[in-house]
Amino acid sequence: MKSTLTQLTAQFDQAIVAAFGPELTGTDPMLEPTTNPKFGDYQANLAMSLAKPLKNNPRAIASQIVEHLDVSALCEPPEIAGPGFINLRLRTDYLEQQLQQMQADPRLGIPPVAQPQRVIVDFSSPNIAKEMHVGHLRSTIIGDSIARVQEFMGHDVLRLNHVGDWGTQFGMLITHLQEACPDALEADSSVDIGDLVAFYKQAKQRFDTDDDFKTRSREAVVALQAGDDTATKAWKVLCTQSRQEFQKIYDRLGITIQERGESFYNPLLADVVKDLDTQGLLVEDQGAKVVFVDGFTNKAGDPLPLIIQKSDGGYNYATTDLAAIRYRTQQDGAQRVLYVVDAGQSNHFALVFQVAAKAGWIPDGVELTHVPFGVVQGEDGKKFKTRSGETVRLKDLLDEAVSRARADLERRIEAEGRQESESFIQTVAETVGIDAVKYADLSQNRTSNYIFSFDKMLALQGNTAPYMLYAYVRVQGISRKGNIDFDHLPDEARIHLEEASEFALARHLLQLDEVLDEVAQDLYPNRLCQYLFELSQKFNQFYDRCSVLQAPEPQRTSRLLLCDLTAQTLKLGLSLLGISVLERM
RNA sequence: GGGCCAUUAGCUCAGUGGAUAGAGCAACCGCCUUCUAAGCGGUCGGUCGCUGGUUCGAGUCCAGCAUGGCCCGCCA
Repeated sequence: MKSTLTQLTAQFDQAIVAAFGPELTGTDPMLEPTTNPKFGDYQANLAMSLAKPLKNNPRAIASQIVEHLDVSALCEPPEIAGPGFINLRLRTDYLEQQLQQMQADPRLGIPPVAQPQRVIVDFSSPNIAKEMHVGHLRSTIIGDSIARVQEFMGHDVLRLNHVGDWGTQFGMLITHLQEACPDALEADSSVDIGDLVAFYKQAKQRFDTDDDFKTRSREAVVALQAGDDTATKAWKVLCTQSRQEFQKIYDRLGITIQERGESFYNPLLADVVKDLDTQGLLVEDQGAKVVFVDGFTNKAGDPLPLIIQKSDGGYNYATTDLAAIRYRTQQDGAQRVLYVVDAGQSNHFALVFQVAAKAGWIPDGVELTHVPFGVVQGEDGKKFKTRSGETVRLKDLLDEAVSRARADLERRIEAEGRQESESFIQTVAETVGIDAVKYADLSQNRTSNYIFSFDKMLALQGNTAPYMLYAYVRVQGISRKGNIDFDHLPDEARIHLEEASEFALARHLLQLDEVLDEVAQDLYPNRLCQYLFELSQKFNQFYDRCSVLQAPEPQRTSRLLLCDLTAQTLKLGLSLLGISVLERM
């Protein structure tokens, strides 16, 4: 299915050339959805911008364009309005025919991209031996959604979990494990070392208070880096246990991701340093090997370096990130690498990308993008914490969302005098709770800080997951009541638009392709949320004004098609946000 | 001291250089013999932080200022 915007753009290009000559080939017609439905469906704003170069008034330019513009297959005759807007209204038969094509297509009329790219989405990235907490929420949810959109567009997506599985903190963890839990290191042991957070805290406390322990920990780091068997075994035990805990969260959130932690790049780090050195970029500064980059200064106003190798010879995360860039572009063949990491690391990525560019490690056409997001804050506007001031564990956060969703559901079941099974309540509460957490996060512009509120995300009204799930459930209610099988509607079924609310719904449905293009390019899932919320609103208005099952034929079938297309669009759109729907709630 | 981000209705937030700046929540008023009212309609609510500039046109771009958040050498 050819998108409406593509077709219109092509027609405008021809008209512009016909009116003003071939030197204007490829001029952007500045087509966009109208700001107000009374202006039609699309407006072209280019006449105003051509006024100066063409030395003519915008309305005259607009009328010259319109004279040469042939959009009669799609639109009513164009109208010129205001200072020189060209307003286009799609023809009813065109709308109907487009909707029909969408409804019959599992991809809803959106073809995969012609040239798929290898896209890496780097997201989530918790630390081994620490539990996933609220700080991992946004990267995990936003990253998953971005990956889903790229996948749907037809790109070849590699989802990478750059877990923190290396570094100096492993010294104390290994030492503590060896001493507190030696059984775990037996040959085929699968001893559960219990609460990893408590374990981490114990190790940290000993490290801070016991000098002998500190010394043994430093030795353990050296042993681990040297590939010592015992240290390696201990490290693996810690990684395995953490991985199992992470997986529980990912399973619950419906997220797939491939682990490729920092340790993966260890063998490649020396080469990074060597290459930078060979190229003359490496400078020794206060005992460390660093690269100075342009445009960054520290507190004292001195040039800010990127530390590649510490004075003790160890590597740090900048080195790992550089090695990852090389591996991802060379071995993985990535053309686009998206780092879904909090905005606090903007500086770091700017430095790393600049060094990679200087070193010639970013091939032509390869795009490295930091996709930043703001911090999660409590309703007081401060950093989101528990009442006792602890970091909120992701598991607890999800549990609370689900239990609140369950309480709401039980209240309503009681109030409505319904009888529902425990398994129904369980499933609905889990889905609504998880969906609400995801949607609340995704529906906001990711770059701003995010004020976390259970009450708001679980609200039954407004721009929330429950509101949208309910719109979907309403369609399913129609099919249940009317015994409708949406997969087997008669071939001769046709969409005929009559009521204003049908037109509004129809026009909105046809904008799906434009929204997805935009989200795939600009990586703002909140635009998709906005689209789906508006779709739900328009569906509810239609539902309110137009009866479906009681309508006479052929109106009844036409409306059934509209309902089905709405449900399919909601389901697809929500799935690209990582949100699952319910048949009943 | 420097850098990045933010500042839009009482609150939480959308807003792609275009026409009269929008939602949701809260408040108030209506609508269930009809496909789930978890819905729909309506009312109220604005110096788009401030001052300049660019532009035919600025919430949007630029500069300065104010306020807030985050970051700034060997943690990641």
